[in-house]
Amino acid sequence: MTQRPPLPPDLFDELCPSPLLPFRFGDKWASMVLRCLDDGPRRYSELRVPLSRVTPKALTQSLRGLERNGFVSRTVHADPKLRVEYALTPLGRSMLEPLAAACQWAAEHWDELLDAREGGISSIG
Amino acid sequence: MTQRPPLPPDLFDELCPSPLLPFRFGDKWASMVLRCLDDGPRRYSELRVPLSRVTPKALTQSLRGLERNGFVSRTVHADPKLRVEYALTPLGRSMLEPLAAACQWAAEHWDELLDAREGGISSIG
DNA sequence: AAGGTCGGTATCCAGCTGGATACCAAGACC
DNA sequence: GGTCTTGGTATCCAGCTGGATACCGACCTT
Repeated sequence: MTQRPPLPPDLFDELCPSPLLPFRFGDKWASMVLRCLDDGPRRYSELRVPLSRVTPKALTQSLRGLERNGFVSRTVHADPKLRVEYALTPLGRSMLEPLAAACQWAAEHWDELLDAREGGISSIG
Repeated sequence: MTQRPPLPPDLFDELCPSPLLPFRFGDKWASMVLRCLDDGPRRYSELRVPLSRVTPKALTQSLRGLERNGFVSRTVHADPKLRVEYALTPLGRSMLEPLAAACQWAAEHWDELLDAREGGISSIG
């Protein structure tokens, strides 16, 4: 049932524009978390893999924030053993559309973005 | 030639979702600044009117950031007297589309957003 | 000469963000 | 009994954000 491909080993390795976008959704890592949940629920330890540079505290904070705002649900299964799953809510899923639009815009204007901020990589300022 | 309507007296008076959005573009005030520049160039003192709750320092910071990232241009006219105009660049203008998409999404899901964050109005967490 | 407008700067400071490090209890495994 | 995994929490701290307040020179009007 968990035949889904595992998450990539490190999201930062790919050309992942989200940390460089002039946009921001939620806190620093929220958009990357959403991206990880795109194809189904994931466990905390699964999320830690692609987000290895995010400390557990920061990841927990981000997930709590997303939960508080209704984008993500957190369910605890005690079936055979403890298992905590995070999943997108319908609201969270609907949010992916404008987020994708923003990412596409960024991809289209990537060169201009890099030119403008002459060398200085700063995500939000 | 300056027959454009003046900016509204206070952007915070309208139902302006941007400070409540779970998104953020640039720094705290950037998206509201962009909105003010939508229909043409504006002077610093013009911008101060609708953004009266933004201190001059913060407004300058926001404009400098937008300029640094290529979204806004700053031109000094010394014609008859000193005049500084801020205008959207093509890049900045193109950015309005995904921003508008995000705002429309927020408008459509406004109730859910308010329900989720049970009472707590926090723009980004 | 006095005051207003324009376009900001200077200084200070509280509070939040986010990183590092360490630690923890419950259950599974050896 | 010891260790591993899971899903976190506790504590500390540096640095950034953004707000308040005051001030500034150049120019224009009266």
